[in-house]
Order: sequence, then structure tokens, then C-alpha cells
Amino acid sequence: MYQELIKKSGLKVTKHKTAMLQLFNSYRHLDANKIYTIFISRNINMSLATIYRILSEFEAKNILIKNNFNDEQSTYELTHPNEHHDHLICIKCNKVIEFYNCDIEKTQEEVARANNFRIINHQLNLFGICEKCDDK
Amino acid sequence: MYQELIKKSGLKVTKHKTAMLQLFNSYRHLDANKIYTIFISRNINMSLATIYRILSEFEAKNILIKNNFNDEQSTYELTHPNEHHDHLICIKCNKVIEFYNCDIEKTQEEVARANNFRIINHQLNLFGICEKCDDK
DNA sequence: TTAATTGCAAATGTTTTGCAATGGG
DNA sequence: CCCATTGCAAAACATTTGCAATTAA
Repeated sequence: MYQELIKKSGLKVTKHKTAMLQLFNSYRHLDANKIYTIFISRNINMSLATIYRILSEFEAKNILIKNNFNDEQSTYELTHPNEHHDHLICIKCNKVIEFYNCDIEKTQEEVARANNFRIINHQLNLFGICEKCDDK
Repeated sequence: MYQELIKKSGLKVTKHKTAMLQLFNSYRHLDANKIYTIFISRNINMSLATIYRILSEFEAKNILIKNNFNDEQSTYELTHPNEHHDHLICIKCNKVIEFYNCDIEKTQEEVARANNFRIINHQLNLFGICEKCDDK
């Protein structure tokens, strides 16, 4: 099914592209370097340049969403159409919890209207400590 | 008054530090390079290294807040105690509009509680087109 | 066949750092 | 006087790009 998604976007189907989509399916949130090291550990070789190129192509085709949680590396995740969500990010273990809250979404629209602003996209990131890390 | 703020934080008062705080007072949102070019244009010379160093010291002392709106440069703004706000960011002219919405803040707390998550800080960025840019 | 894809190495842009010189308390 | 601060140049780090070789359609 990944092949179709890639083809539909007008890109050539290669094993690198399908392998990356499979990876996102299991890991959800990944940055370029993490993808690189996972492939290394599986004895698959893909250059970092290729990873970056595929990531931006996929972003341009709306297959992936780019997140800038911090000033270090950008992370990406699969786009799930009509399933927008926001993030809780643990600053200790980097775990990402996704959530969706209807009230917040609505209120954002109100804020935008009040400022004569047309929202194109948005991000709500709640940084803190997750349950597991808090216990320690 | 900037001198006191700097001294209170345990840093030495220098003209570079006070000049930077004055700049933030008039511009609100600035990145390292913008600070650099503004000083250049005023025939004040301050190296980029110094700017970066002061920015991180000020961030560590809670004098400035660091924002990562995109994957390019980080921007900073003065911390106004007890005056948290979120941002509307125009993707055409880069204008930043600040807003505060009590309902959103409350709902965020509920979301965190439901996930056994302890929020330390958060950012809500609404990207889109501002009124002026939309008219064009 | 041919245009897209890839790997490599070099370039880029932002941010950090080592070190010697300077300056504030 | 002493330690924090600064400037400069070099290093570090994530990301991009030019180019030649490879591969999908």
C-alpha cells in the first residue's frame, strides 16, 4: 500500500522510500539521524543525503508532517488525513504522546478570527515530564 | 532598570547586555542575526559569538524566552512574569501577534492531567496569513 | 531510453567553543 | 586584582547541493 501512496504522489517507487514509510509506521516520530542509525543497524545502507531528500519530498507531497519541537533536529510523522493532533513531549525521555482536543481547536479559530488572521496550520506542544519519568 | 535585572541575575553589567535588553524592548521578537545586523547598522560592534552567549545566559536566567517557530533561527523575547502568551505567526511577513486565551490554558491542564503528564512549559503557534498580507 | 533517484563529498547556515585580550566590581 | 566577558577564528552540527553513477518506468 505504500507503493500506491508514493506512486500517487508522482514519485518513483524505490525500496528506500517504501522502507522509510514502513519505519514511520512502527516508530511514528523520527528524525533524519534516527532513521539513518536504524537502517545502519539493519545493515541497510542509505545515505543521510537521501534521507533528507526523501523527507522533504514526502513533506511537500503531504505524506509526512515536519515537527520542530526544539532547535535541534526536525522530526517527522505520517500525515493521517482528517486526524490532526497535538503533542505532549517528555523533556526527559523524549517520548511523544499525541492528543486531540476539540475545544482547543475551536477556540483557536476564535482567536484567529478576532485577529483577522487566517490559520493555515498550527502546533500545540506541551513540554513536561511523563508519568514514567516522574516516578523516578 | 535593565542594569538591576542583569545584576540581580548574577551577571556583570556590560553595555552589550543592556543594549540587547533595550533592543528587545522595542522589537519584542529577535533572532541572533537580526540583533547583529541592527547593531551593525547603528555602528555598534558586537560579535555574533557574544550575542549567542548573552542570549543563552539570559535564557538560563529566565530573562528571555526562546522560541523555535521554524527550523531556521531561534527567536527570543523578553520574559514577562505571569504574562504567558501564545503566538500567531504570519508565514508571509513573519509578523508575530501575541495572544492569551484562558480557556485554552485551562484545557491544556485537563489534557495533561488525563495523561498523567506534568507540564513544565508549552507553546501554541498558529501559522497563517495576517490581515495585511491577505489583502494583497 | 531517459528522467528521477542515489551516494559521496563539499558547501551551507546556525550555533558553539578555545583562547588570548579586555573590562567590571 | 581577579574572574567574567568579549572578539576572533575555528569547530561543531544539522541540512543542502553539485555531480557523476545508478535505477525505475
